[in-house]
Amino acid sequence: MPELPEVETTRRGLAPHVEGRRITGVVLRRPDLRWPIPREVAELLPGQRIEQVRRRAKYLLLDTQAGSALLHLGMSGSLRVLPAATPVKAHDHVDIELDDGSRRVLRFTDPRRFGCLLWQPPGATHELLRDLGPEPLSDAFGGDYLFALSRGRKAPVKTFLMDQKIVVGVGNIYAAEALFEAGISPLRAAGKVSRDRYALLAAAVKRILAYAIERGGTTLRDYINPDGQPGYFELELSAYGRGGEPCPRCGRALKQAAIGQRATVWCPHCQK
DNA sequence: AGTGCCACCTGTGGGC
DNA sequence: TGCCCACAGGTGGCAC
Repeated sequence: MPELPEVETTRRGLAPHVEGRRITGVVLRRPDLRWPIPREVAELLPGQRIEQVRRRAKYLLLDTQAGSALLHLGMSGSLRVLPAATPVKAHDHVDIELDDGSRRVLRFTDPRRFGCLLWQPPGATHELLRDLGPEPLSDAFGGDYLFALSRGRKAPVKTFLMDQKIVVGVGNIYAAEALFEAGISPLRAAGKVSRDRYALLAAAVKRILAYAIERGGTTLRDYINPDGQPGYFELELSAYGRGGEPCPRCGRALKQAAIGQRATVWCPHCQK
């Protein structure tokens, strides 16, 4: 899936095509995503105008006066704006039809169905958004913040960094990249990383996420942005997916192992 | 409270 | 060519 840069790239690609448009209909072909799509989506969205497309963590929100559609792309989800006549393919679960004079639809596709489409009433905050940590690119996130929250934690720093209650948006790819850049072993207990090194890690997270957004996200297998274009960050990944290859810094073999059930790549020589 | 592990589901790529 | 297995960008929920 999409980590934060891919979701943000999706948001940016979508916004100009859907903001200000009125929804003329909602087609639910396969409502059994991670959770059932609630009835409000089909009952309240038609007739509404999409005022704004927002992102919080890896969630997207389509705001209307009646409430907000809350989307998560899971591991394999994508959103695209297409001509209404575009043939429907397998795993095209939802169409949100737009009246913009050119008959287009916002189509939600998700082969694995780990994603979701939920509903947030006006003024409410959905339960799933309630306990999320700060946005990594905001001033609320930084080295001192990580240092403070990590004291006493025995879990590996990589697991800690990927915990959305600590900070949102950092998934398996960017956690590996940020730890590589900061020179921190992903296996190190979160509570044993110094304040100075957390400053390096936070800076690496910010730099890498911002750069990945700028480059249109990372493409692995099937990620595409709403315009149907792949991201371009993959060729620039230093660690993720490069187990056994030479470390870009020291040339020794990168190691690969599972940490918290997720494949992790790092350089045992450069990352301590 | 923190941690580790499983589950959800489909597609793909590698090894045989 | 075909079969089988391992693995994939996430994260809620559970047992300890």
